[in-house]
Amino acid sequence: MELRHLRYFVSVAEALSFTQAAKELHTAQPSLTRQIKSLENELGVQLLHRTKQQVTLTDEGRSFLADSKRLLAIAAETVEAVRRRHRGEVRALNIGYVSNLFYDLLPRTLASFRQSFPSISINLFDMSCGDQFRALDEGRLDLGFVGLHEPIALRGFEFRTIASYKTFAALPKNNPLAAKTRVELKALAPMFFIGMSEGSYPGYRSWLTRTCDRAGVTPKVLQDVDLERTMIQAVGAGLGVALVPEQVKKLKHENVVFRPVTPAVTTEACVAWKGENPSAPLQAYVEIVEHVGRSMR
Amino acid sequence: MELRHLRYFVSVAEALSFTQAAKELHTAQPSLTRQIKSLENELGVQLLHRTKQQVTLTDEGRSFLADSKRLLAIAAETVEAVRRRHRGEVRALNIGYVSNLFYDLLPRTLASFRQSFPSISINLFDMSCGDQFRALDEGRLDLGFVGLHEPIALRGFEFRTIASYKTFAALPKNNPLAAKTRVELKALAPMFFIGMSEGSYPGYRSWLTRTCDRAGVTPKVLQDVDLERTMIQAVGAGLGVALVPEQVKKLKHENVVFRPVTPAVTTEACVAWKGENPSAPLQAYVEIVEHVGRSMR
DNA sequence: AGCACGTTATACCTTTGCGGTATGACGAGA
DNA sequence: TCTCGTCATACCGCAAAGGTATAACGTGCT
Repeated sequence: MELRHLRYFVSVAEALSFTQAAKELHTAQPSLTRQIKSLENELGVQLLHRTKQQVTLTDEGRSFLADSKRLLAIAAETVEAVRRRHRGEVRALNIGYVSNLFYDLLPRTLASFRQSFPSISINLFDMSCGDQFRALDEGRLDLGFVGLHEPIALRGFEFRTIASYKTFAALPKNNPLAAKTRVELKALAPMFFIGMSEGSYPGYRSWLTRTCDRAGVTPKVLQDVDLERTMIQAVGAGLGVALVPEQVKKLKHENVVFRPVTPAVTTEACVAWKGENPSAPLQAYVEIVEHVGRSMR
Repeated sequence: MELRHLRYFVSVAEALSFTQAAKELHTAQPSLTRQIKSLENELGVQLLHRTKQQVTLTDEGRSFLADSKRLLAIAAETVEAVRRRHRGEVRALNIGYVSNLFYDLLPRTLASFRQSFPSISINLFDMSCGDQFRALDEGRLDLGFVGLHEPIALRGFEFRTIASYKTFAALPKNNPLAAKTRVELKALAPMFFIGMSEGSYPGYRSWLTRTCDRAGVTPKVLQDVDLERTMIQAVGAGLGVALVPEQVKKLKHENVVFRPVTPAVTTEACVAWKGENPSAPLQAYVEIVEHVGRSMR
């Protein structure tokens, strides 16, 4: 089956006439007859009822018509998209973010950007860091709020540090350390840690190791999870402790408390984009993000 | 551009080798070279970087690859769907409903159906009556909860009456009639009515006219709206009054009161499906709906 | 450096199959 | 019954896809 078959079928099905459709397509009627017949043959399904006098859609034909039109529309959109991308045109910025980490910073940047570029819309996608990396690579995202910069550099993306957050320890309420107002990193040494999986949050593990190393602690990671909320739930269930940036405090859980750690650890958060061909709006947006990030400290 | 081009491109892009891809596709390498070149030509975009030794994707190529795979997947799904439909196989029932009208009846039917047909899943689609008619016609829905039976019969669908609801008048709070516990239809004669548009709720207008006729009233329809909620908001804004089935009472609004009308009017609600080729599960589900509808009175 | 082996590109031939023309078969309406 | 319009069939020409042979070029091994 080729797109040509679909184009022909749509024409015939909408005109309900081979002759009519042939005129519209600037082709000859017998050709249409043959192509549609071969399409039906390949599908093993009759799409049209033909009498000598008129053509009507079968039940299957009607649903296939709808699907075909959709498919052709997507095909056209795909072609247009790759051409636009080639021309470097940007009429929308696709931006990925981790809702639980950037809920505070993101909204402030949007209004500011809209003022400068009112004609360019921003599409937001809530996805994990790992998904964002893949989407950036495939061109489905123009910019990602992806946290730690180590995995970014590793993949050859451009990036900029936009903010740094205090790091907190998430502890089960019944943990002895929860009684204190601050937690010494060293004191966490005997505990088990909950980590984020490499698939969804690349670099978390190595960041955790490095952070603990500075306090001379080697973290024992009990379990990896995919979502921030799952992490907090795991902590709440008493499975272990976790080190998280302060935004995660928003994810309240009855059995989890958050305590600042000593020595204080700050986590840097970055935005990342593809190096090649950075568009002016993207560049401007990054500036805005950086500026807003600074003004929040 | 044909699907063939996309199939070839995907193979080459994933193998990152023309020779390799040619083997997988059981074709000759020069043919691939030519086809891909003609694709790039038509798009006006270079998709691959070729050196004598290796092939790599360009930036545009990467995003086009993702789009192509998606497109091919949709094409395959389209073909499979029409074949399944031809064989009369049903592995899922697609059911449309108007959330504001059938929130009470629908959930009860689902559990019962699941018991009888555990292997058949039900996909629910919240859509207006008008959209449901179109979807039924195109085969995107198997069954629709579409209310009034007059527009159904008009379109040649099969249908069954499943319930009848009392009709209420929706009035602005400051309307003098709102003070009474019941409203005479005749008393509504001087007021303006809010109606549902033909596009989203076919038949509402003629139902309204017929209903009022019986009380010797000719409704003056001020405005048509698309959604139940919009209707209530319009009433709340003092634009007019409306006749609605009792479920709509759930859509509370601070400035709107609902009063039963005299003489009492009942509205019949129907499900509709396409006559041809009714599947056993569909038939069974309709029975269930009818049964549940009866037991609710 | 030179050779073997791999890659993609080019040239040329074969063959498929798409489109075009002519015409047949058939039904509707005058 | 005749005309007109419709879709189907038969046949032809040709564009274009596929196949074979080989060139052009890089890489890596000796």
